[in-house]
Amino acid sequence: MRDDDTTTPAANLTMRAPRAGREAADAAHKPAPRRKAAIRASNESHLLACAEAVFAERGFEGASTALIAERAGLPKANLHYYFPTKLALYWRVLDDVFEEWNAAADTFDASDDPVQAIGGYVRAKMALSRRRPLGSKVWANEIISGAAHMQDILLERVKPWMETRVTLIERWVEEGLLAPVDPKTLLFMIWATTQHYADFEAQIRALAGKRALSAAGFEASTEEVVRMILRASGARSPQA
Amino acid sequence: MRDDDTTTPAANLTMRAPRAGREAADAAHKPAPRRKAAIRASNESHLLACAEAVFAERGFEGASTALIAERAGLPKANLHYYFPTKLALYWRVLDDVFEEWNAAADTFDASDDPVQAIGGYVRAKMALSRRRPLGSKVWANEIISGAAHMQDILLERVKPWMETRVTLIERWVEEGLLAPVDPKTLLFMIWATTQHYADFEAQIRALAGKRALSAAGFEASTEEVVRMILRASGARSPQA
DNA sequence: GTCTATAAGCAGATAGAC
DNA sequence: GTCTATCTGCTTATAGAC
Repeated sequence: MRDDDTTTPAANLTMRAPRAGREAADAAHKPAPRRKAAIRASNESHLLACAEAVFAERGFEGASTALIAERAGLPKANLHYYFPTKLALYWRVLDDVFEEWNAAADTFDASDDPVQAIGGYVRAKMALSRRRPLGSKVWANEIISGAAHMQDILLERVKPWMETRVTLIERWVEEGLLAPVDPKTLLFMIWATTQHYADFEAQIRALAGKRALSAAGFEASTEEVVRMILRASGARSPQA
Repeated sequence: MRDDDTTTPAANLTMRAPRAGREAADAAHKPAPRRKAAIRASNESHLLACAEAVFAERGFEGASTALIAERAGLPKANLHYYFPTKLALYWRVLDDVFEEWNAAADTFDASDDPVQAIGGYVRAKMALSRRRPLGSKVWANEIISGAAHMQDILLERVKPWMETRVTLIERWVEEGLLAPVDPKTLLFMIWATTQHYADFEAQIRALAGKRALSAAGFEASTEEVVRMILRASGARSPQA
């Protein structure tokens, strides 16, 4: 998923011949360890990308391993060779999505200036909604369904992150750099608004037209969201 | 769903005797038309309520008519007697949810004062998220999945509503009653933030605790969301 | 209007040849 | 590492007795 995504694994099927001639006879069945690892990595990441799309479209229960395998151009049995159960595959997708969320979350601490920190975080979240809307949809689906498979991530990783950011926002409020906002409400508004551009893509397309989701339209929306969030939080830069 | 919701249909099973004695013999199989209509209304609304919960939890593809019927305490065949297909049942649920959205949307026009109009609309949407989170989740699931079953509602009903509201917001901007906001971005932010309290209930519960979703906690969040949206839009009341 | 039984097909997962 | 065939159980929907 991270280093590969849209290429089909068809290439693998015609590239099994090893580099060394003496292994050519049984090469199709016993690829060198190096190549085996490469095939595994390629198929796994491709299956993960296809799974992300299917889970986004149909949710965990609605997704079928047959459809995921079909989109990946592989027999269903191969999917079960790489991922023993549908749930294991789903977990990998969720974990992958979380890692990117985590990277975007770092931008919150990029500055001591709330205008820079909050503005930068909103831009990072909007960029993520643009670049990987399917991942956001899988996350949303999981939460809507009750988040049964994400309690660990929420409690052990997201909650601690949120609590330190709550403290930071409270300090900014005390320093007069923010309006007296409730920190959690502010964070929820940021998440809700930025993820709306990924999760509700279909609604935005129907209501605002394709242009709104073009590169230029999205960039304009991003800056407008940044302005509105900054006004909502009453952020101002500290005096140098 | 509208006039009935949480009562089980068990009452029906023991109340089939008609009021008139002369019909007592075959009453169980041939209830009077009046009673038949009442039974139909009761079972339909109860099935709709259970369907809303299951579609919210598992999406359209993931939901099964067997589970919906089981929750309603009815044999699966009865569900198909009232709703010929799973899709027909789903449409009824979506339409029902839309009708309540529509009612909340009216509050936007309750005043010519943007502070009152926007604040009232946000409060109405928050109240809807609180009162009927499952409906909001079904809507969200449908949009995330591509909104294939909601193009009509979106294009013929939501879009026209939005366009008149965009005009209204633009007028307020011209009159200096709002900051120079992009109207659609403002509406998306309102929808995203208020619906977040329904759709992402499980995440809020995990991150902010049960107290945040108590009656008092929700009321406090509502007023904080109203304040933040009003600041984001730069709304001020017209001079009398 | 209710409900048992069943049809016809799809689900997740596995066996075992290659 | 690949893939066909298959097991078991669940899916939507219907038939037909009551």
